[in-house]
Amino acid sequence: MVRILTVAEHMSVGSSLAGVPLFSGLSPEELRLLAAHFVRKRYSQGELLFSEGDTCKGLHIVDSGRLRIFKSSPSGREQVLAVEGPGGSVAELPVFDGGPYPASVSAVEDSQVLFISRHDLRNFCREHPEVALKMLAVVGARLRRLVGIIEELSFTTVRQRLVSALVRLAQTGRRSKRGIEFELPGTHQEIAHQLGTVRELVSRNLMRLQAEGLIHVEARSIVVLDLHGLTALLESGS
Amino acid sequence: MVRILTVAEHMSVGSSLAGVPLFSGLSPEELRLLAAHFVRKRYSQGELLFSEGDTCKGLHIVDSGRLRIFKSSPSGREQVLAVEGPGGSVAELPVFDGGPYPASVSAVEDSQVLFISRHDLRNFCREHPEVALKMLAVVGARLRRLVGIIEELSFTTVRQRLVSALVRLAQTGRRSKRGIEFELPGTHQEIAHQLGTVRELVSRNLMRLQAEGLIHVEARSIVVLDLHGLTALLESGS
DNA sequence: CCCTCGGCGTGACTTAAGTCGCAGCGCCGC
DNA sequence: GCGGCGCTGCGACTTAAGTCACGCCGAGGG
Repeated sequence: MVRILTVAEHMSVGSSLAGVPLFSGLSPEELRLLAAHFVRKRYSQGELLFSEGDTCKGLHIVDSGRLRIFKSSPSGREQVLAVEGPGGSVAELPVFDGGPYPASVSAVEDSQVLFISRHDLRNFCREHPEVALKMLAVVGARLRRLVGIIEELSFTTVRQRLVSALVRLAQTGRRSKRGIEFELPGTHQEIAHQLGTVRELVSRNLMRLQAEGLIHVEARSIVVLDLHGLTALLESGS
Repeated sequence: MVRILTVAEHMSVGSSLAGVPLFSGLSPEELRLLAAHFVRKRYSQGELLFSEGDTCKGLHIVDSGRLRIFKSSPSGREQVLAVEGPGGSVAELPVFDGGPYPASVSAVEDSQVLFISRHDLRNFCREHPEVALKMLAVVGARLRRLVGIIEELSFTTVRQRLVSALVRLAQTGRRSKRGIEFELPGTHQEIAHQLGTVRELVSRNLMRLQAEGLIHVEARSIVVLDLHGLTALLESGS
């Protein structure tokens, strides 16, 4: 899986990195220097990059595809902490504090990932202190999202979490004459993992929302018929 | 509440700061310099330091007493994210990223807190980059704890969370002929908030553990009769 | 002293959440 | 075409969680 990069690939790595929040603001020369330390890795759908508790080897940056960061319970349940698309990074924290990974990461779809070893990244940070600050910002954003997850888990029902996910998806959907259309970004099982629940509840709640005339479900494509009605469910305790 | 510090107080602030993870490793002179920027504040039990969503004014460090960081829901439920004792700091993150506080903070008991403004702290960090790195470590530790809370909330029952809290408390308890004794660190209500549940369930579960012969409850003092039995409940799904 | 009030124990009830089992369906490979 | 397999829908059921209402008690204040 680990390969030597060709010159052409180094250039493409550099341009990929340009879009990463962690390294935005670096000059083209700096990016080129940095890119030399990266290795491109490929993972196929469902493949595990590493498991919770493993010792941290380095930082991963998503080039294409999507990675999910998740915890899993002994009984097979999973809770997704974040899904990172292109430009997202994974494991910023353990790279820095040297501890083990706090969660596992796997590929949602076939993905290409840029990898840099802990050692190389730390050296680079020493010479470019701004990167360390960016790190703090990225970790901070993650912390805020985790607080959001905790809030949802302890204050809201599965139904509300599902609605809130639908509303979020609707924002990137396309409007048609019937309403706002979009595709579910995975199986019911995967959505259940993201909401911290089980498949059946996702299915049931989707059907229920359809019965209430708020959405229309057809396989994996959703049409939001009454966005206003949906958001109303979030405010009121129902 | 904000007061000018006397010279004697500055010295005591300096010695208080010496024990704070964020500033460990600074020389006595540096500490003295830093202490000059601090203001001592006092809060009485239950008092609110700030609310979720407020814009961040600066960093708080616990000198004496205990602070709780929590989220609260519109319906009055609360979820405690962390309780910080002496040496602990609060709001490291928003100081740095400039965003609003992600949660509220109040005093569990009468507390004394050392406060430094965002501005002064950032300046100090610029001159002492090690402090920024410490910051990353502290934020990192918080992130790991949040992941732990998420794990507990989505995988475990209230009963298990309570047991796990009891086991944790037992580690700092004293042993007697009957077992390990300690006091509950607050009312049932407060414990419920920390576990993300309601008063009644704490009460009931304590009684149930007593009925099962694992603990003995007498007002707020707990005697763990069978620590082994308790930890067994954590492993097996019951 | 009595009265209030906060904290606690408890029973009865409602409901969200999760489990189990099964059947239909579409897709892919053989 | 046919047999599997993954994804889905759904009914019946169990159980954890939360709500409501009450009564009790001990501490503290008028």
